[in-house]
Amino acid sequence: MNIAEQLDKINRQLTAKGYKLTPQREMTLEVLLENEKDHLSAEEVFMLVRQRFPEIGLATVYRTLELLAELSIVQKMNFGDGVARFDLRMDGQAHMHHHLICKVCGALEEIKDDWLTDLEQRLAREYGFQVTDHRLDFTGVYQTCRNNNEPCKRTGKAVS
Amino acid sequence: MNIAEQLDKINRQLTAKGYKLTPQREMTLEVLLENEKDHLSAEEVFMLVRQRFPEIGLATVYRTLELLAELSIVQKMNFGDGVARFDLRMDGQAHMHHHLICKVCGALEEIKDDWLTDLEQRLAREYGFQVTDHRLDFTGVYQTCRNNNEPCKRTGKAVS
DNA sequence: ATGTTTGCAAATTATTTGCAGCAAA
DNA sequence: TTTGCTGCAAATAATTTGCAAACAT
Repeated sequence: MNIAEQLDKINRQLTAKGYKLTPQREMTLEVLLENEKDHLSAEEVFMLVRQRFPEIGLATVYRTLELLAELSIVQKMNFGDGVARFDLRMDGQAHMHHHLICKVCGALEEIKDDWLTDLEQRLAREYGFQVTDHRLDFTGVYQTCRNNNEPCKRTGKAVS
Repeated sequence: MNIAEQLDKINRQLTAKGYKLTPQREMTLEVLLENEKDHLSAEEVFMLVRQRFPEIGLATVYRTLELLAELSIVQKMNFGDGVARFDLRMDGQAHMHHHLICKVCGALEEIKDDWLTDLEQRLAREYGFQVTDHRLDFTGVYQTCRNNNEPCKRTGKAVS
């Protein structure tokens, strides 16, 4: 599914709920679609959208992201660095992908497999809890990073 | 292990790194120990500590929590409500407990089992990634809550 | 003496809100 | 012509920082 098609689909989702796909919203979605791999903060989205739509206001980006999160079109996340990050969530996936966060190089890799179906069934059985979503992040170190044992380029933090 | 013993242990951890267990830090730790089940925000910790040590400043609580997180004595977490929450992490557990977050009643249940050892071995093998920590939260609904289908008492949010 | 820790107040950062104008149904 | 959507500026909320005083080693 290419970007135009995806936009079209989202447009239908919006209209179905009585919202409009304004130029601002469209540009925001384009940025999200083009950077599907990253986990952009509102500020980052803002700066990227601005490049193609300079009149846009930061508040609009926030409002758009909030709306999209409300409709489960994007996923709002928190990695503990004090900024909310946003991720497209295509084909109404019930589940998030997982993350590997390397303490050395700061890399944030995504794992698309869903490893938790068994656990979720167990939760339903043993805890009477019906899972609708989950979040699974691993912190650690890549072997390759452990070798060249230097502090992280981004944060400057030492390997712990 | 009772509270006095735990404090003692933490005291040794602090001294080992050249930090002191000041009265403020001790009171903060007591509050954390007594509320091990909750996930308190800095503000909540502050208000509880204040009851027994009224002179304490909010900044001190923040600094203490940050220090304790640095030393892996507490775990700093984010559940997406815009506040950082803190949890004691006894016996240097390598791993966090997991969470069940009910969308109806807002309950936040802890699951102490570690269900991810298999996955972590797989990550080491297949991705060359050595896990040091992880985070696993499930969002969903308790069966019992689904029945009385009312919005959440805390947040007022409707069941989705 | 030296360096740590504290309380307070001020600063910073991320996010939200009030409001007047504009645009679309 | 009502309602939604926007940009701007101001407000809020959480957290951090500067600083001088108190404390501990």
